[in-house]
Amino acid sequence: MAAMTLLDDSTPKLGRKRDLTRDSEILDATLEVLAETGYDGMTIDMVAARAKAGKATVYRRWASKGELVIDAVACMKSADIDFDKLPDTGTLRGDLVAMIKPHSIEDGAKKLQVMAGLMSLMSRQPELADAARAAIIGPRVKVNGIFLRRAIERREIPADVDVELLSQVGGAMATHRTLMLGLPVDREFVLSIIDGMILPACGLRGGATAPQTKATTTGSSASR
Amino acid sequence: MAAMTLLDDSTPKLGRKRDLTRDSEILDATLEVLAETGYDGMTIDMVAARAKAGKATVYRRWASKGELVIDAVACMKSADIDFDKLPDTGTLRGDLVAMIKPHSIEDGAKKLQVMAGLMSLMSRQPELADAARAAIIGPRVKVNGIFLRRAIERREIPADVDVELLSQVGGAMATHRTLMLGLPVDREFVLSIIDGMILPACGLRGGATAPQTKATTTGSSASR
DNA sequence: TATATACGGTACTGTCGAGTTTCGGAAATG
DNA sequence: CATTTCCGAAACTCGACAGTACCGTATATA
Repeated sequence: MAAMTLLDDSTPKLGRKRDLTRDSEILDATLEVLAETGYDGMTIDMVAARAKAGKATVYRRWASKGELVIDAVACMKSADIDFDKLPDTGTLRGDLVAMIKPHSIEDGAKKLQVMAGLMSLMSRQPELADAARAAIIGPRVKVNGIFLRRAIERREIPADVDVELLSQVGGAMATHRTLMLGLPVDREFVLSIIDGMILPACGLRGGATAPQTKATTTGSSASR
Repeated sequence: MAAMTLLDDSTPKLGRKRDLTRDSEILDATLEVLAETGYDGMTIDMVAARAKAGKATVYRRWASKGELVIDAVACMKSADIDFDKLPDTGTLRGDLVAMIKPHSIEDGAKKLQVMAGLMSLMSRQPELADAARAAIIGPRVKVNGIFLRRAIERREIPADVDVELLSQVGGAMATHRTLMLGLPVDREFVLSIIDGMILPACGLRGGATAPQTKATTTGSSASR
């Protein structure tokens, strides 16, 4: 569960106090190094250097490399989606398109890099896998589920669509493109997912309800 | 590029000959250990022990751990799809369903585990990423593309469907389910992809052409 | 049979990184 | 001012692993 910054009640007085601002700086540095080198490539010295901190300062706050990483991953979820201000445009396509923001795309790319660096470890550390899921893919799936259920309620799409599946396909395709194909996820790609997969699968095709974008730009499959 | 089992023309005679059958045994052992422990967790001693070989025997054939792994990944593609005997049932759904075989599912699961173990390295080693793509995801995408184009030719589905995208969605969802959600990919799941995503996205819904399976069994998304 | 190479196994070397300790100095308390 | 705890930095211990060398044995050529 990672105790993090609980104050010890033993001798809570006397002496210099911990600079709590260093905690988040170290966690951010951890995520950066993690995205760049992966879990095994990451050393505590790298993290400390990136955060301009001493190694002892890191170990004073986290007992081991593993706990530091779990905390860092768990603290990723913050700067993402505001569930109180979700778009509500009246159409499924409108809602989905409204979620495409440069910041989201950029943020998602970095999170996927972190994910890639943890992938092999996640198979053997369920709590790490849980933290990564909760921080990275969970919120996205939740939002898409909300949009789809809304569209069903207003009878824009049939009630028998597989909401569970369709909520995940966007994230799955983006992950696939980034990690497997090594290609960037840009606005055009996300639009092609919406217009070439999600809306058609809901029975919405081209024309008025879902103005089709012309190019698919899935990225040529390179005959290789 | 990995020279593999080229015979050195320097002194090709004299002395005991190499047992060429050990090559594939070592490569198989490499893949097993790779799937179980990931690249960094894997040691040459583990591979040698698994293959009942000496460490020197491994290093006599591959110059380094990295080259061994690249060769092992490149040799994965063999036991998969026979492009000369693809099903041709007359319907898109028939073709897709005919590709679901217990062996394929099991084989795919292992390949994805190998992929997971290499993920962080693939970001920094393009040739490894290429080998993995060619061996694991390439063939699947190719097959789906063939089925979709066939269905277009026989006018079962509209010509403007995004073949590129739809060819990838099956693999992307399976990867997502295995690596991100940690859930098994079984026959039911693959059917739900076909009937809940691919066919609807092609404009084929329920009834005669695509008998809908009742349960979606996407695996509850755990409210977490 | 003599020579040369492959084999499995084991011992060795060298490097690298996790985690610990130490040090001079800075901030907080009394 | 004395004490305590923090800080960054650097030195240190220790175990693990890549890669090499060597052993006794097996198998090939001449």
